[in-house]
Amino acid sequence: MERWGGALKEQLQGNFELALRAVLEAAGDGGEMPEFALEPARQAEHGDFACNAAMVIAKRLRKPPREIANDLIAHLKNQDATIQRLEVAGPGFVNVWLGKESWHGILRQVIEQGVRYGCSESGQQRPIQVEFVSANPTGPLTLGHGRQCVLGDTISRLLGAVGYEVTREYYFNNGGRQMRVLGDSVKARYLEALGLAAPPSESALTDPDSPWPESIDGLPVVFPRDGYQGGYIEDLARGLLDEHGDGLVDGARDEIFKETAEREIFREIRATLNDLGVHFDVYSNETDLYENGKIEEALADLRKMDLVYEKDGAVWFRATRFQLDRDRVLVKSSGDPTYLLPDIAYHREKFRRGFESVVDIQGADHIEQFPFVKKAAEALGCPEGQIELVMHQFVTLTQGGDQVKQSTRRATYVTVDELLREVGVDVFRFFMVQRRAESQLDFDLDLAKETDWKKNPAYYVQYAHARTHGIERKAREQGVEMPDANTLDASQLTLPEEIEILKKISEFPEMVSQAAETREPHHLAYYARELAGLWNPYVQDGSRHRILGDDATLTNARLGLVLGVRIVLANTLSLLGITAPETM
RNA sequence: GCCCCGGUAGCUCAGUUGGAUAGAGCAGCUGCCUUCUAAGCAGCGGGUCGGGGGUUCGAUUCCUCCCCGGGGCGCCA
Repeated sequence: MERWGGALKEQLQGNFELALRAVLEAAGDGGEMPEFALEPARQAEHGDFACNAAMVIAKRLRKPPREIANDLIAHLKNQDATIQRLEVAGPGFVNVWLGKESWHGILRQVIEQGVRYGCSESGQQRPIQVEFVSANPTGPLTLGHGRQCVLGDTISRLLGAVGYEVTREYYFNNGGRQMRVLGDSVKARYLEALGLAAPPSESALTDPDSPWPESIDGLPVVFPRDGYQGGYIEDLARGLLDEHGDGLVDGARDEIFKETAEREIFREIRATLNDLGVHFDVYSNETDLYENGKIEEALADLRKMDLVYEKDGAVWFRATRFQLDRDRVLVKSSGDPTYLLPDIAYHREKFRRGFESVVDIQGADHIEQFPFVKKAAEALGCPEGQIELVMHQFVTLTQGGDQVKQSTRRATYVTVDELLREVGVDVFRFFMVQRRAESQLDFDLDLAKETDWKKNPAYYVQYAHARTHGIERKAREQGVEMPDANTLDASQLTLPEEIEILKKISEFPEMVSQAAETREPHHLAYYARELAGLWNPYVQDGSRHRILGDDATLTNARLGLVLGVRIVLANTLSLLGITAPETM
C-alpha cells in the first residue's frame, strides 16, 4: 500500500526539525539541516508516523543512532500536545503515536473545502502546455493512442488541480510523406472500385519480403507498398466515388484524396476524443508552421549558430555537439525537411507563445527523437529543463488468456472506438491509467468487461461512492439530517477502521501534489482503490458498526465520515475523468 | 553491436527522495454471515524482489557486469 503524509505530518515535521536543530546545537553542530524522512508507519505496531532522523545524523555526530533518538524524544515531548507516545525502535527510528482525536479534524476540513479538497496553488497559475496524442490523421485511434489520451488528460487535470494554467494541445504532421501515402491509398482503392486497378494480393500485403506486383490480370496495381490497409480507406474511396463518379480518374484533382481523407479521419478522431472525455484547447499542425515561415526561421537561426552543416546534399544538425550519439538530417537532399525540423520549430513556438514549461507525452516508439528536438530547441533559446517528456510503453490486449497482437499499418489493431463500445469510457480510463507510464500495460479485456463491482476495480471504486449516497438516502428516509461543517462532531469515531479511513483521507492532498509534480497519474487509481477498499468493507460489515443507529451523536459522526469519503472519492474520480454515480 | 524501458506471489502490477517482518487486485484454499442496494466478510497459503559483485548502520530502491522480454538505432513519422 502506498502511503502519503497529510496535514498532521507537516506539523510533526516542523517539530522534528526543531528537535533536530536542538540536538545538533547541543553537540556543537550549527551546520545544515539534514534531509530526513517522516513517513506514515507501515505497520500499526510502529505507531502513526516513523522518523529516521537519528540514523541520518548518527555518523555526523559520531553517536549511536538510538542515543540520538532518545535525545530527539526528550525535545519533542513538550512540543506537541497531539503526540501521545514516542518510542525508539529498531536501529534508531522514532515512532510517534498521535491521539485518536488528532484525526477527527480532517473531516471538517474536507467538508468545508469540498471539491477543492486536495487542490493547491503550488503552480501559481504558471502557464504549462501538455501535448499529447498528436496522432497523424491516417486512421482511427488505437490502443496506444488511447493510453496516451488518458495519460495526457489525467496529467492535465492533476496540473490544473495544483494551480497551473494548463493548455491541452494536439499537434499533427500533415505536410509529410505519410499524408501523401494516405491520399495515394485512397486513390488506389477508388481506381480499384472503378475496375481500373487491381488490388495487391494478400500475400504481397502481408509478407514484406514478397515481390510487389506491377499488374494483375492486365490491370495495374497502384496501391502503395506501404499504403494504409484499413477498411476505412475503402469507405473513403467509396464516398468519393458516390460524389464524383469517375471524374477523379485523370489525376488533375488528386489532392482531393488526401484532403478528404485528412478531413474525414480527423472528424472521426475528434469524435473518439469526445467520447473519451478528452477536450483539447489547441490543435496545431505542421503546414501552418510552413506557411508562417517558422520552419525556415528555425533553420536559419540554427545555421547562424553553426549548428547545421551540409553533407551529401542534405542539411544536418550537429547533435554530437550536445553529446548525442549522431548527427541528424534536418533537410533531405530532395529539399524536403524531415519531421525533425518542424518539430524543433514547433517547440520553440511553444515558449514564444508564453508557456513556461511544456510536457510532451510520447510512446516508446519515438522516444529516440526526443533528445534531438529538446537540444535543438534549447539551443534556440527555450529554457533548459522546461521541455519534459513523459514516455509510455505499449499496450497489449489480453482476452481469454491470449494476447491479441497489435499491428499498426495492417488492419489488425484494436481501436479505441471498439473498446469503448465494449467496456465504456469509465472502465477504459481507469484501466489505461492504472499502470506507471514506463511499464507495459496489459489491458485485460475479460476483467474490464466484468460487471461484478467486486471484481472490476473501476466499478469497485464507483460503487464505494454510490454507497455514500445510498446511506444518505436511507438517512433521509429515517428523517436523519446529514451533518455539515458546523454541526459535525467527529469525536466518536474511535474504531480502528474509522481511524484508518481518516488517515487515508488526510493523505489525499499530498498524493495529488506528488502525482502532479512527478506526472504519475497512476497513483490516483491506486489511491482510489485503497480508499474504496477501506470503505466498502466498513459499510458492508454493518453488524459491527451501523452508521445509522440509535445514538444520535455517533450517527452524526459516522455520517460525517460518509461525507468525507464521498468528497474524496468524488474528487479522485473527477481527476481520473471518471463519473461518480449516485446509484449503480 | 549500441541506446531506451521493463524483470517483484500462479497471473496483472504497486512500492513515494535507501529504512524495520516486501504489498494490492485477480486466481486458489478455509471458516463465518445474510447486509445502510447487489454474496458478502474474515482468515490462510504463496517470494533467492532476474543473477553476480560493489557502495553503508541498512539496498527491491543507488553504482557496475551479465541474463531475459519489449521498443528503437532511416535523407519514415
